[in-house]
Amino acid sequence: MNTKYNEYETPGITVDLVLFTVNENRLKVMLVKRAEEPFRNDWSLPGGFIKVGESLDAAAQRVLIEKTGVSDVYMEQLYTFGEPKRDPRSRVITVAYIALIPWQSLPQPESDKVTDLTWSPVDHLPKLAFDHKAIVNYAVTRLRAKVSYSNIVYGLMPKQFRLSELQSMYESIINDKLDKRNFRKRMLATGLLKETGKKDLAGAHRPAMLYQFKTKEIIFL
Amino acid sequence: MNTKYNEYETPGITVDLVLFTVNENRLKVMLVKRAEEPFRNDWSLPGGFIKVGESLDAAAQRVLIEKTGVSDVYMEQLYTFGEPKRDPRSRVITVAYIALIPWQSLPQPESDKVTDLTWSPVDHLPKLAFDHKAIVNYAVTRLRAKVSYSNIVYGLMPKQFRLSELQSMYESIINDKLDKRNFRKRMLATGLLKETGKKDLAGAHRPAMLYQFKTKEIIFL
DNA sequence: CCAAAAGTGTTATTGATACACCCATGC
DNA sequence: GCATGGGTGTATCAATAACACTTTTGG
Repeated sequence: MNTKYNEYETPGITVDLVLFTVNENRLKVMLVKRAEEPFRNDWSLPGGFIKVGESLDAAAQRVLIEKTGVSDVYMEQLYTFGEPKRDPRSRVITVAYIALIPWQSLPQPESDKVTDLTWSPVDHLPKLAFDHKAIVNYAVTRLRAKVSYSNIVYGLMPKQFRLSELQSMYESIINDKLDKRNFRKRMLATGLLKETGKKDLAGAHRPAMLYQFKTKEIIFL
Repeated sequence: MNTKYNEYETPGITVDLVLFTVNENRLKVMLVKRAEEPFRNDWSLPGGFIKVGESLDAAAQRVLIEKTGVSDVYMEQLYTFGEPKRDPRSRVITVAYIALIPWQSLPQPESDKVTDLTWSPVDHLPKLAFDHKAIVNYAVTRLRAKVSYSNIVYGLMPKQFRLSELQSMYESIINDKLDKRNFRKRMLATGLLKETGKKDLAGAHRPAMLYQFKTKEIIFL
């Protein structure tokens, strides 16, 4: 208790990203295959050590761009994980972030030979390195909660969309069915949507009105 | 971009505590006077560096005990603050925690000559060291939000209490008045309270039934 | 004209709010 | 007997949930 030597340590600090998208009506997270020990060849969350003079948010932003080529997505700090043994080599504390990206915004969805990157449905995760499974589960819980009391789905939708697509987005995230009429009523009542005037002629049937969000802001309802 | 030297750094990691109590119908946070530079003689949040092999939660717990002598209070991680310049000396990242303690549980409320520790109303903070004012404000926002959708006040109440005391607790935190009949109806409807059968004879008037919480668990309503 | 998704209202239930008087006790 | 906080019920309003048919288009 009196010795000061080695009493404190300066752990490594990383940021890890739980990057969500929705595709094929399933909520998915991005995973990368580890090229090095420990957990070589296991899947893990994209992440990295923070750099000199770099804020945590900036580090998360950098990792995002490195792995996806995309910036300007919704991102928020999730939680900081710091169990002493979470990295078997040395003490590493990680600040986890949630990020949301519309599937349409991703460059080349799952292109030909890229096997060190995948999108896994959150309810069927493979074995993950470190404590990353716990991190993903915590993130999923937070996202599902937040969907129900905010307009956070904004981060997952393309610029313009049909109301049925918006409903499908909610359903994919919470993994449950919603009533169409009540859903539309509720969404339009928020006042956060506006009609674009355009109609989506892509479907083979009656064209749907396209909507967009009035604001990027995340609002608590 | 190719040089690896000094590209990464290993910042210091601290935990800081936003320790809340309610006293004289005001929500207050604990502050300690800094004995050393930087910000010598300014008020700051209680905190400290994490030790070798110590988890973040354990470090927060330790700081709590060091400063108050009390353990076993409600505590949760708040947010991690890591702006590069938040400590003028060197890079220090801090993991902030919220903790709640009933005023009655504190040893010697504001005893004679202790001038390096104080409880400040959250709406009248003195100048604080580092970014601690921002941390407190963030914590207050979170606490006020959480009070309205959970039974988190549990952490601030004594074992037994009158419903009027519980109401007063809510009012002190959110800084607003509540309707007595609706408040009682709502609280009893949660099913989280039970009568103790005892009556509080302390007041000079009609004695009140004493209640207690059925569970320590924090529940989302 | 058929298949498929778009679009649209009403009713019932539940939860939230507003509001005022009598009760039990100590002094 | 009076001052003080303890204790109680009802009516209104708002939000939510349940529920089924018609419309528009492409093929």
